[in-house]
Amino acid sequence: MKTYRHPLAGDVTTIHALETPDDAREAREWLSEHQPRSLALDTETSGLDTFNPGHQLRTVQYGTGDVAFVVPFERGGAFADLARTVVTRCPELVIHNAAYDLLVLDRHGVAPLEAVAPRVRDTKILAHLCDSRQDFEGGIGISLKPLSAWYVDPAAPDTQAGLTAVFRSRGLTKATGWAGIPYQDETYQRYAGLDVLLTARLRPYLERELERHGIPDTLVEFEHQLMTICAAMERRGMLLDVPYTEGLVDRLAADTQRHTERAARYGVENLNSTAQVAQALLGMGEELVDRTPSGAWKVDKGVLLDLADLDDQWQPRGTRRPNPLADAVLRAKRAAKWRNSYAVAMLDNRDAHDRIHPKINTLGAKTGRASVSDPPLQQLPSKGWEIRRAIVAEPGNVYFSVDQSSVELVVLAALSQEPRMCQAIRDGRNLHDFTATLMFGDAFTKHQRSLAKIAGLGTSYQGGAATLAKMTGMPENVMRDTLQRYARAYPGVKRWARGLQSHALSNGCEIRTPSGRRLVLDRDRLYKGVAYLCQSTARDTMGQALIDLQEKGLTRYLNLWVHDEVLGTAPKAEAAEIAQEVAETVRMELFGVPIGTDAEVYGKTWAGGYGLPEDWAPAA
DNA sequence: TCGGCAGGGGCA
DNA sequence: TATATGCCCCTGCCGA
Repeated sequence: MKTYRHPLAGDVTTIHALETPDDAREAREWLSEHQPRSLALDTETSGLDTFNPGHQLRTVQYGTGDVAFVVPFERGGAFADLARTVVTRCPELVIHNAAYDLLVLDRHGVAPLEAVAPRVRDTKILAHLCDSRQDFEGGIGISLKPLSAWYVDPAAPDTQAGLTAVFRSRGLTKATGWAGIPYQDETYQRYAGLDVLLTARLRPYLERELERHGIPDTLVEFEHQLMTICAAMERRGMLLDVPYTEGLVDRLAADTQRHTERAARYGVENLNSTAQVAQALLGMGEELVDRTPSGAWKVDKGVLLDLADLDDQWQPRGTRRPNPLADAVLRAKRAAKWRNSYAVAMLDNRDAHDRIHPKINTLGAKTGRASVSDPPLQQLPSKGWEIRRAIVAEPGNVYFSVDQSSVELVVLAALSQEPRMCQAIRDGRNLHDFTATLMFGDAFTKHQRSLAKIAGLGTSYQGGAATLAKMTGMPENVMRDTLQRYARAYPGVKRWARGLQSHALSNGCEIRTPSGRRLVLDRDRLYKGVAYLCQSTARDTMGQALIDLQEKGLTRYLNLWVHDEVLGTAPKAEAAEIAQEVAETVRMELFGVPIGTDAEVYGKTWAGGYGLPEDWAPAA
C-alpha cells in the first residue's frame, strides 16, 4: 500500500493506493472498523466513451473528507471484489456527476444502475441547484475542480495541472493519458484519491447553500430521479444502421468535394474561412453589408442564401442572378457539417452491437434543460430525413414520438395567468388562430396568423422589433406594429413580465421557478428572466412527466428526451397503444392551464416522422 | 501540440 | 431605453 499525505484546506489528509491483495484486506478492515454510513466515490477510466468496446474501468476510489482509498479495479480479483463491496453495501454514496460513474459501474459489472442510484447523492446536481451559472457568467460552474477551489481549498486544482504534465512527460496526450498512464504513477494515484476527498468535503458546503437559498428537498429528489431515468435511457441507447450510415458518409463526402471544387474556382481554398469567402465575394462585385461583432464581414447562411437567391427552404426565389460561389459555399458547408457532426459522429460513437449511447446531461443548461452529446442527437437536421434514417428500431419494433403542444407558450400563459390566453387554451382553441383574431379581427389572413405566431414566440423570448424583423425578413415597422397588437391582445403578459423584472431586482437579481429552482439573472439583462422562467418551467413539466412515466413502467420504451418531446421504440403491434399511454401520462395541467400532447408512430426508423421516401425505408 | 477565440450552423 | 433564449460541435487561425 502506498500512502500519501496530502495537504487540503489546512488539514493533512491521507490517500491509500492499494497495490497488493494484502492491501485489499487492510482496506476491508478499515471498512469494518468505521462502518461508514456515507462514502464519497469516484472512478478513473480509460476515457469518457463508456460504451465503446475498448473502454476500461481502471480504478474505483472511495473515502471520507480525510482519508481516501484508491482501488486498482483493473487488476481484478480482491480489488474488484472490494470495489463491489463498497458500491453495493455502503448506505450512501456521494458522487460528483453520478450519471457517468453509475453507468461505468453498471457497464463493467460492478453493480447495476438501479441498485446503486437510490443511494446516491450527486454533488453536481446539488451545485446546479445552488447556482446554475457557469464561471464566465459570474457563477462558479458545476465542475468538481472550480467548486472545490471555491468552497474547499483554492489550491485544489493543482493536481490536475500536474497530471497533464505527467501525461506529456510520458509521451501521452489528454486523449491517450487516461488509458496509458501506469497505475503506479504517484500523481495519478494522488489525483484519483483527491477527487474523493474533495467530493466528500464539498457536500456539506453545498447542502448549507441549498438550505440558505431555501431550495426544496423535493427538487433535489426530483433531479436525482430524473438523472437515474436518463442514465437508463443512455444505457439502452439506439440502434444504428451501419451500412446506411457508411453510405451516407460517402455521399456527403462526395457532395462536399464537388461543391468545394466549385468554390475553389473562385479562389476559396478554405470554406470555413469567412475572410476568404468575403474577399472572393467582394472580388466578384458583390456588396456585403453586415458585420460581425468584431467588425469582420458577415458571411453566414442568411447572407449567402440572399446572394444565392435562395429562400430559407433553399428554393430559388427569382429575385436576382444567383451568385455561384455563395451557392457552392452553402452546399459544401452543409454537406461537411452533416457528415462530420452527425454521420461520422454516430459511427465513431457506436458500441460492439452497433448501438449509440448519447450522453444525456439532465441539467445541461442553466435553466435545467437537458443537453445531449456524443453524438448530439438533439440537433439532428429536422428539415431532411437523411440523417435520422441512420437510427433504426430493433427487428419487430418501431419508433414513436410524443410531444407537448406549444409548451412554452402554454407555460407563458400559465405563469402570467393572462386571462384571455388561459381561457383560449382551456377551451381547446388553436392559440395562434385565436391570437390572430384578437390582433387583426375575425377575417385575419394567413400572413397575419404567422405574425401572431411570431409575436407569441418573440414575446416569450422578449425579442425586439428589430431582431424579429431580421429573423423573419419582414420590415421593422411591421414587426413593431405586430408586437404592439400582441401586447394589446394580451396585456397580462406584459404586466407579468414587468412585475417579474422588478421583483428580480429587489431580490438580488434572482427568480424562482414554480419547482423552486433558483435562477440568477445578469443585472443588465433582467429581461431574460421571462425566457428563463418559460424554458425552465417547460423543462420541469417534461421532467415530471418522465417521473410519472417511470412510475407506470413506461420509461423502458423511451430512448431520448428532446426538450418538449420524448422518443421511444416499442413492438410494432403495441406501439400505437403505448404511444397513446405515454401521451396521456405526459399530459398535465399547469396552474389550471392544460398542456396538450400528441403521439405519432414513425415506423422502423426515426426518419419516419421526417418525410422518409419509401425507397429509402429499411427492408422488413 | 494544445488551448482559446471567432465565426458559423444544427436543434427546441 | 431596449435587449431573442438555451445548448453541442465543427474549422480556421493565432499564440504559447
